[in-house]
Amino acid sequence: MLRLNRQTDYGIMILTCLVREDDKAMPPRLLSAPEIATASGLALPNVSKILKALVRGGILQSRRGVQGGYQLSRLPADISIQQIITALDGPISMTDCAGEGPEQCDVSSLCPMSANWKYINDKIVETLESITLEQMAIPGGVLAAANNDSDSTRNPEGE
Amino acid sequence: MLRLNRQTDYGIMILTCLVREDDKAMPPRLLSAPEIATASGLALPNVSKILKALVRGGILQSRRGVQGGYQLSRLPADISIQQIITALDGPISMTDCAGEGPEQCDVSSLCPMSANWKYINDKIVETLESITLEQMAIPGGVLAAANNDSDSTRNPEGE
DNA sequence: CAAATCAGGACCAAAGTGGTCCCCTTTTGG
DNA sequence: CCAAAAGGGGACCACTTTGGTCCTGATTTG
Ligand code: FES
Ligand code: FES
Repeated sequence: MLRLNRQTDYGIMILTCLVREDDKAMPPRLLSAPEIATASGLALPNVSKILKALVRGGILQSRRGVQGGYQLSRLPADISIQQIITALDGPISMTDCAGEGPEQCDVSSLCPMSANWKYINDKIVETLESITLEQMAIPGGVLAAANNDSDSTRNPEGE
Repeated sequence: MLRLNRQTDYGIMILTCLVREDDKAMPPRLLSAPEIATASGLALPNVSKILKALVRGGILQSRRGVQGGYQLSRLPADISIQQIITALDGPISMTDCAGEGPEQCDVSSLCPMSANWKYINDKIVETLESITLEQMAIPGGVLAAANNDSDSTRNPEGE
């Protein structure tokens, strides 16, 4: 179904929660994992696992110890959905032959699709790179952005 | 990794083989599953399973009995990658909340992402809808088409 | 030093995927 | 009319992946 895994779905949901909390408390403070679990309505162990992965991916900053917690490492407008997906689900790679390195599939000499797969993969990465966490946190935020640029979206008559 | 399953990968490879075979034999004839398995280098049982799914998805036509086999049900230019993926991997749906029907996730009232997910999902479907099997069967076929439309490739300096 | 809090990873149950095989129906042709 | 050639549908199982929990250790505060 070309579905991204549930951790990633949860992760984006958690991050939109953080954006809203940040908006509330103007001096941005650290939120602990239990606080975030409560705010998002998810179980603590799972939230904790996701938060750690987001730190490793550079999306969040953390501080240990008493009064420690998590906060966004950049502005929501500077975090793309693609970066979040990469942090929680690994790099986007539709097929073996679409990956970055020379890890082509075994029949790459016979079949002419490798370059095409890479192109398709790039297009999808571009799409996900163009969506920011800030937009994602607003209902219809992406659609609002698309209205300024609606010419490039649909081509009803085809190329 | 946002990877589509291997059956789908194989399926597209098989279809590109069929396109090339069709080009060779101008009176387009039916190819049997064993012939296709040989041409693609895959195991017969697996190829057979994939071919059946492609028939169900309307991509291929089949005829039973002696001298039976498979052929494309439309021109390669009229078959999109999206249709093939849907036939072999089900409808594209990045998250629960991105699906078509009212099958929203349980927290859809709390979280504002549903409309945004649907938008992102649509963008990806559009991308995959715009790639044809004909392009896919040519090395660099998609890139050649993109050259006529190169304004859409943004971020030249990126990556 | 004790409490709070994150870091890393082990662990297991559940679900999904990949691949093979079997039995049935349809079609051709002797 | 029957045998052989082909596809149709699905069962089946081994393997992998995912989802979720928990434990132990490191760091910070006071
Ligand atoms: S299937 Fe990998 S290069 Fe063609
Ligand atoms: S996570 Fe499903 S609507 Fe928000």
